[in-house]
Amino acid sequence: MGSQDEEILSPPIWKSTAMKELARGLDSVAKLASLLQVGSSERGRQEAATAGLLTEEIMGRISKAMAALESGENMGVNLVEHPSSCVTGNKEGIGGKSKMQSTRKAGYRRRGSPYSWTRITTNTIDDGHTWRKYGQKDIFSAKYPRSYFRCTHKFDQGCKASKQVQRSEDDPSLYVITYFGEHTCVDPKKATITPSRELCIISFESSNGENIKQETLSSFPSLNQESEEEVLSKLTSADSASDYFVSPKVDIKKSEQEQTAAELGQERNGAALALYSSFMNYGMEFMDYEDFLNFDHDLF
DNA sequence: TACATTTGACCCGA
DNA sequence: TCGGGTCAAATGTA
Repeated sequence: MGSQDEEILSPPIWKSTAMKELARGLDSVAKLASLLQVGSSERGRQEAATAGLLTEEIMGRISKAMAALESGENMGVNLVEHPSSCVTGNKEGIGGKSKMQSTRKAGYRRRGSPYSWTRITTNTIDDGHTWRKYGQKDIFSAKYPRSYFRCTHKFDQGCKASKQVQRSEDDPSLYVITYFGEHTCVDPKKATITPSRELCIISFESSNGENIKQETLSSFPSLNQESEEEVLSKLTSADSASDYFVSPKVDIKKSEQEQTAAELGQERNGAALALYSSFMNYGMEFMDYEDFLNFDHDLF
């Protein structure tokens, strides 16, 4: 009740200012990332990959800073447990009411500010999880609608992970994907797939071609990815997915016809960067890139 | 038949 | 009051 409480509850001005600046920074880095994805020469591609890694890291850190500011938490990976969050995952008897009415009130609570992070891609690459779309909204002052996804296992396993996908206004070929929460689910379909295997798939697809890609398709629960991409392709209906496998920071041509050994090495490096990027995106910032290379040495 | 998507309504926080 | 996030019936698809 006292002024102290109010001070705690109402965000100070500096916080909103900081948030604005961070948001601008994030936007600028996103634009920079899109520019860096164009690399024609080998050298250019390698430099773009390195620069992309940096932009990805910057974006990740800005996102974390924003999340920390928002939640008042420290910079660690803290999944904020909202008192009511469990209620949404425990809907009162599905189909137990005729129309949406007041009973919904008890089971609904807007998400506050859980730990979140953003990734920007040119298409919606499979992130290894299965998602179900539960909504789409036209956002005020935004050119493109925002799609809402939750983990397929929200109800059967209580997984709280969700994500929002929105097409970038500046560059419609880019998707801004914001992840919320952490996957606590275990997908039986991919229970045997280890992270290194996922990464392997990325690496192989980028450097070789069809065969490996098929392996990818057989390994992943592709049906959800396909549907998700279809959904996203319909967001504005115009753009078609690129013919490239594009990691958040590295643009790698899928069918490179002539590859020298050096080129192959660079491609692997690019794939390693993409892989590392994935680790970053999943909140595994504890690992440096060098450590990561050592860790996954046999892959590259 | 089971599961995913669409879409309009509902609800909450700012 | 408004904008954004979520719900859930209707609909689509395999």
